[in-house]
Amino acid sequence: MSITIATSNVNGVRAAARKDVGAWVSAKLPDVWCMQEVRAPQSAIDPIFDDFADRYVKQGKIEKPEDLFRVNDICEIKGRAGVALLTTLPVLDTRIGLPGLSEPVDTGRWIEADVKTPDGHVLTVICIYVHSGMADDALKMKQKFRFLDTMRSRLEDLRDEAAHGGKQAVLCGDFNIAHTPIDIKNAKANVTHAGFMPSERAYIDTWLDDLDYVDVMRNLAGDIQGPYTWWSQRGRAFDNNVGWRLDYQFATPEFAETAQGFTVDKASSYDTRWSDHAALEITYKV
Amino acid sequence: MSITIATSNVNGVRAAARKDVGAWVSAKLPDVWCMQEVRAPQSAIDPIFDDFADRYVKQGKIEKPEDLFRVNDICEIKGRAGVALLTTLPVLDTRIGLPGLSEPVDTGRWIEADVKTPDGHVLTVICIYVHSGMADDALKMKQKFRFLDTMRSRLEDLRDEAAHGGKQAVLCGDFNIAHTPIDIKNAKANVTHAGFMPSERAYIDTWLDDLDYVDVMRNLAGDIQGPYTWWSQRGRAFDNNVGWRLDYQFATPEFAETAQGFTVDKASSYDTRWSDHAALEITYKV
DNA sequence: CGTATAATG
DNA sequence: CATTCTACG
Repeated sequence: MSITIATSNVNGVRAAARKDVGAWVSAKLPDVWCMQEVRAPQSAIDPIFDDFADRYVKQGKIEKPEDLFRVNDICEIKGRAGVALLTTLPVLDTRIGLPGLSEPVDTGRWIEADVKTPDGHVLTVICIYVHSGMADDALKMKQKFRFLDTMRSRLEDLRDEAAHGGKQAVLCGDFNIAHTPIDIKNAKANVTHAGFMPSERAYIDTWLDDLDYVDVMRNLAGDIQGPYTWWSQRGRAFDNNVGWRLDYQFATPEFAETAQGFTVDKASSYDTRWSDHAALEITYKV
Repeated sequence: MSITIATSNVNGVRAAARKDVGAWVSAKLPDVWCMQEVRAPQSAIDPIFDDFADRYVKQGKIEKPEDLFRVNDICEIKGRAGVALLTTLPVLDTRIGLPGLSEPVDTGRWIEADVKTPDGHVLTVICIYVHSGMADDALKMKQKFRFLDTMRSRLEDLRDEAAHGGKQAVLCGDFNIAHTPIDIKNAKANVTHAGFMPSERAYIDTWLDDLDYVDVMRNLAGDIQGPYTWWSQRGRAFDNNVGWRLDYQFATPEFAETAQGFTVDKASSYDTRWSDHAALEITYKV
């Protein structure tokens, strides 16, 4: 059996809905879908997710709308951030928020769900939206680094649990950091820009080198340039593929081993581009 | 000879341009056009007015774009108010601002232009945008009444000059007051709403009764219900003709005498509705 | 450049 | 309910 886990920054789920993200849903029907930048109140989210569930039913993926489990975390600052996790898998537990942070600016950025995979194992899926940061805004960079620092201890705990025969984990989301020069079109020009500063890139190094997480897509693709998952809306960045890889799935080693293949959905986003990010879908054998 | 003077609240000249106000311009080519709620900086206004001038040339109304005289008054509060006056007639003088008021909230609401009519007389055309007001906002109502109070002395001066054989005057604009029950669909329900409160309506009474201005359109149309010049964007107000008459041309008696006919352009605004107000065009024999 | 909110009308 | 502005990304 295999499952597909998708992660996508939707850049406003209402705007995405207007741009027919529904067609993408009907085509992909991911078993787990982690969504970032929902940027909507619950009253706007509910009918949109209802539509998504209807599509799962219509395509025969589930029997009834309630079989699509939904959980979302709304940012306390209206119109900002916001994450959601939708899954057709049985959900054993959910946890909202990054432990250790509770300020408004840190809300709407972290959901954990323990799901049961077809082979009977429990997998912790985490939907993450890291602060974007701005190089010339000290407060924003401080918030980003504090978030990344706080993440560290949670990732350690998850790693420890996985290493000792417990739940495996997969971290899905928009981390707002391009890891290495192959993860960004114009590395040299961007070393001083938020998202590619050495101090930020070092966090991903530690996740991989110290905590043994695997950058699943990179492992599958090898050391090629790209693929990117985000293109600025300014100028012709998308058309010229002037992109960044900001969206990842980092998995504990045992789960990472089961990865079969991936899609970075630039093609589908070409047809009806419903976000400035492309979705990253990875299929796992479970 | 006759000239047509048009007044229209464009509700954002950029939005109006997107909705093809240009087609209306090409069809109407008013000799004088008073515009309210331009709501744009000069850099945005210029290319749009360039396009208008090109249309006057293309239709053979003028020889070269510069023959369309333009003057505009931008509100000091960005994106608010803003009035403009365009004319193919020779302009002898322009005066910006309502004398006696200079606070930011009172800017972008008053332009006077002395134009030479084909018969050789000088006519003062004033483009006016009165504060909208809000019944439950004391400050906004105070600003509206202060503006109306200040208008009074300027209107007196103009009246005196016209009465003593000097320049005639015509006041064109959005006065944000419906005068009498025939100027509003639902009079009873609106006596407590800004725009139809007795205290506001009394100002128009004094202009007509004490200062001898003529409500030119009403004089031509007689005591019929309507026509209205503004419909709320909420609900089906426009389709159900639940409107208000807020846009007027008030003229000194001698000039008012020359009025030949009028159009309240609800029909044209039906085709491609480019504002929540309809244009009021009046033809004068001069 | 595009998605949001907030103020205004 | 549409048009702006500002904040954010």
